[in-house]
Amino acid sequence: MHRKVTSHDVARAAGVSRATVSYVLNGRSGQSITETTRQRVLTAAAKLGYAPSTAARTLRRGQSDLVLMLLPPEPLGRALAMVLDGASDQVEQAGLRLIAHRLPDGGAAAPLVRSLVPAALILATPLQEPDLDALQATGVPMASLQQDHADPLGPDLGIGALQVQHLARSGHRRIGVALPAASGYQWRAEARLAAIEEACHRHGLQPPAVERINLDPADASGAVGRWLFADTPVTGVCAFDDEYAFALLAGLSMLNRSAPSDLAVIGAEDIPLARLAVPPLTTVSVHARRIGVLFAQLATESLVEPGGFGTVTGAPEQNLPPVALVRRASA
Amino acid sequence: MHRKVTSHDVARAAGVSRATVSYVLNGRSGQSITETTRQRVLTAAAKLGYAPSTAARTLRRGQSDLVLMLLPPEPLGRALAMVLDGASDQVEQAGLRLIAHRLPDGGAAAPLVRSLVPAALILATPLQEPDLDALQATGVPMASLQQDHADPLGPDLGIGALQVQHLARSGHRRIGVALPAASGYQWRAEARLAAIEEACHRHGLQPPAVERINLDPADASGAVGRWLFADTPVTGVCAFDDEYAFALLAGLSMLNRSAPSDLAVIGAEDIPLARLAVPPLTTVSVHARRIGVLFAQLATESLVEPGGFGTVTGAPEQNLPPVALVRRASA
DNA sequence: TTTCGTCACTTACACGTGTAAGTAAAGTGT
DNA sequence: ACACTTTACTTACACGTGTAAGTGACGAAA
Repeated sequence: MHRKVTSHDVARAAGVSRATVSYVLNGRSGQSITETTRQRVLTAAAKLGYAPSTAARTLRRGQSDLVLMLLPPEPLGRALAMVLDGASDQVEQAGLRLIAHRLPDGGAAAPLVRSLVPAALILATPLQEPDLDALQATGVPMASLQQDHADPLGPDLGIGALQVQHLARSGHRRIGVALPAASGYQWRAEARLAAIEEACHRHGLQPPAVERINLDPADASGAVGRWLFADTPVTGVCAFDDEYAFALLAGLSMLNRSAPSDLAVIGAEDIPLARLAVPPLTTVSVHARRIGVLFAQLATESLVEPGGFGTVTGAPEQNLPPVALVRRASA
Repeated sequence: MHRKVTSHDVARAAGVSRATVSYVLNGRSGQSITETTRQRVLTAAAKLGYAPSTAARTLRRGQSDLVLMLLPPEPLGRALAMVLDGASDQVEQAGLRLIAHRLPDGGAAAPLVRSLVPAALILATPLQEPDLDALQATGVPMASLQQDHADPLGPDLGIGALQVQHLARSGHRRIGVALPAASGYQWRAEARLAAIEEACHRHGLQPPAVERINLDPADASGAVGRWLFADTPVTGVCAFDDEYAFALLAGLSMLNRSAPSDLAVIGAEDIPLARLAVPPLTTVSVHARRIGVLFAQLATESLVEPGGFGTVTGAPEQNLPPVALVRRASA
């Protein structure tokens, strides 16, 4: 309908210059503006429904006020959705805006970043080395769910370690791992497996017996059979996911066995359904929202000026562990 | 590190003017460019890793190449995540980019849209009337998950109708509805309820018996008890969700009853776990990806020039119903 | 040879914003 | 009364792009 309303329109309506409008709306200190004209500008802007063009602002500043979160091509799980949620809140609180973009399958992230020039970057998906280097070269601050050096926030978030610890303390000496056979989750699956193998080694256990299955009772019962009748039988299993844990429970009941007596099963994620399983699922809960908040803090801390408008005031969530054991009945 | 590389840099490297670069890279017909200089520009751009600034391009064009999908403040369910997935693919295929933004709780969408000026808008969240009007005034084409006039794509997507139809055809005369007590899902819950009430009326059934529960076995068993011992006992129940269906199954087993003999239970969404339930869950599957594709088509059809680069070539998915009954054992 | 059109470009402007530098008037110190 | 600072603004430029309008060279028609 009506043309777009620019700061020029506001200036005309308020009877001042465009620069004055900009000074008022951006609250520049160091500039002196009378209270009366300030009010005139403010009311004019409100009446006209003025919203500054991000494009122009970004062009001028050389950097947008968007924080870009890159999602993996695979469908979003609940956990990742929650991460998005928490990050969104945190970013909002810092006066920025979070937008999410699902990276296409073989797609490179660098061109998008170079053209959007976001204020910060949250990587929730693994990238190839060259693409990652290209990203780093853009100078945009970023936090990555992929990094493996930061201790508590490795790609596995410490889930595998907690699963093994619980099983080991419960007396299990040989443990199994159920990973998805589907190709979409491979990088997370590999990260989990590495963490579990490392934890087994640390607890002085044999290497785990790995099975790759689909979310299917028959598939799962096959895996369960191989575990139970192995030379060194498996007595406790780490599932990739609560969903895969459900599959294992179904597989057990197909063989007329049940958890935890025949096979202890521990899941991951603590989905709402976990407490409704029979038996209720022991699992590792992931405070995905908190992780999202954390990563948003990490990504944006470098650009929020100390004491400025968007400074984080609440308690730093840094030290709270993002995962926790939830003891129920299945392990 | 290095400064941002602009079209000016490319021009200098290729030994031509900036305009030529623009003509080459945007493939303007009507301009004559020698093949040799064309190649020189192309290689220069590739070597420098040139990516045009969206900000500047948007400013110039008056409209960005982003399609904005607005998400509800409540946590994303799996279905919505899938919608995002499908929409993302479709938008990508049209040569645009999809970005998602979670709308803050009381937040207005209009300012964001006015400042981003996306090419199109996909509303996956309900908005207040004034905000909606403000959006419409921006002139950005949009598709809405909220609209209730488009027949197959009402806010309920036809789920409620399918649930009731199945129960009615199985001979159930009094049906119940299990809705979430949590406040986050209210608008979807109300839409479902309205659809179910309408369907009951159409099938000549009594109004349904509504129970609002949490994802808790005890809560669910209470509801089940009230249904079974009502003056006119309920024999079949529509659950809001497969998760709530799981809760009802758990509630039944707490009372030593089971589906479908004591109470038929039908879910919605067909989550992967649905087939792992005992008994396997009869449910209404939602082709969320397809819905996403559909909405992306709806939102972008007006701006893709016919025969142009991003024209949709595949079969129109318009007429495929987005939901389908999945017959298993629980109803 | 002159005129005219086509080719292959280049020059110049606009998009809307943030901010450094400039300016006229009013106030302050001696 | 004069110089000098402060106040309250305004003027002017840059950010990187797309594109209409302009330009010189070259070939063909008259």
